[in-house]
Amino acid sequence: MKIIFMGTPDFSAVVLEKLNSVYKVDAVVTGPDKPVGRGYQLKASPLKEKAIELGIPVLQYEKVSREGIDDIRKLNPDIIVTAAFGQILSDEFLSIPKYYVLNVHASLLPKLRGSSPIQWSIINGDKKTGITIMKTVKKVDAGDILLQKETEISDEDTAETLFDRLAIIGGDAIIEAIKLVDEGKAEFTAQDENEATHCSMISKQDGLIDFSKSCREIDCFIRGMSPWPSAFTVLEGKTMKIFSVTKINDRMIGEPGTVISASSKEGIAVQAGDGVILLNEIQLEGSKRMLSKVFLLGHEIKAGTVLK
RNA sequence: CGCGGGAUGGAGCAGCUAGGUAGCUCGUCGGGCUCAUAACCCGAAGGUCGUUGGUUCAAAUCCAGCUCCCGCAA
Repeated sequence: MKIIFMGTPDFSAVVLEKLNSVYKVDAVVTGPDKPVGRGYQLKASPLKEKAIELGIPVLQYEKVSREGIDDIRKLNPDIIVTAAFGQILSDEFLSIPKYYVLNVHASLLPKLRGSSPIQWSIINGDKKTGITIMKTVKKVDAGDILLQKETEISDEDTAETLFDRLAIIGGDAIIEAIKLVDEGKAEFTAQDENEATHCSMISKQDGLIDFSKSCREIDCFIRGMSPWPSAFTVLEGKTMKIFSVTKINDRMIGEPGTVISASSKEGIAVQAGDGVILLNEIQLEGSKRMLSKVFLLGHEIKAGTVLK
């Protein structure tokens, strides 16, 4: 089995490591190093770093369907695996491997096609999600399904914990999938287009909290955005990230977003759409992440202050 | 050289603009009050003010370099 693996973020790096421990991966394809972080330091994708660590050759293309076709074809792959790759593949590219181009997608398709399925499954308050292995086709995440694995979403799950779990499940799933292909037992099922839902890519500015929503919705939103890009509000002109909240009662005392009370014994309590929530972990710009009651040891917030 | 904030007892902060006694909230330890307490009262310990050098009679404070942390942006 000659396998080529394509991806970019941490999720794909974890899947690669798992897969490589069973089926040797012959080459890894990822995007070019990009200037990121303070000072615009050129940085390799997490997948590239993992590939180097595992001693797997790395190929990098801005658009692999345009620049990489000849290179990939020369490698003569049996299967190409994509996992959070982020580039759209042409029909010509998709026809390269002997068997299939398989995608590892972090949702139970046809639900949550698109870019940030893990975050959205939590934000939507879903009870379960999972991994789907399907054919990679031109239409985003619409290919025929080979297999799926489910996992429950708990009320404590954040995008981070779910990411970790799904990456491992994704690794197991792709191993299983390749085994099926290897043994000639792969059977694909078409997706029900009527059931399909899409989710958009999440960016930093999407993290602004709407306090008029219910406590449950806000809680799901915050957990789904944690730790990246992270939910936030604005306190006296400064960005304040919020990492976790707890509902404390059903009372309606002020307008949504109003600080009901703030003491170093309890923490910061804020009015939401259907009750009051206590802010647990917060982080003001320029400062560290800490419990809101610890924050109050050195900062004063008056009751009645409105967040954004 | 992308923009900006920060580093002060165990924790979170003030003090720096106009150099000269180390401050606040909390925690810790001891004592008191109390049936009791995370509550209240009294007292104590604990800091080379990130690091290096410079200016000065004198630097947490002014100047320069370095290290680390963080927000934006990407």
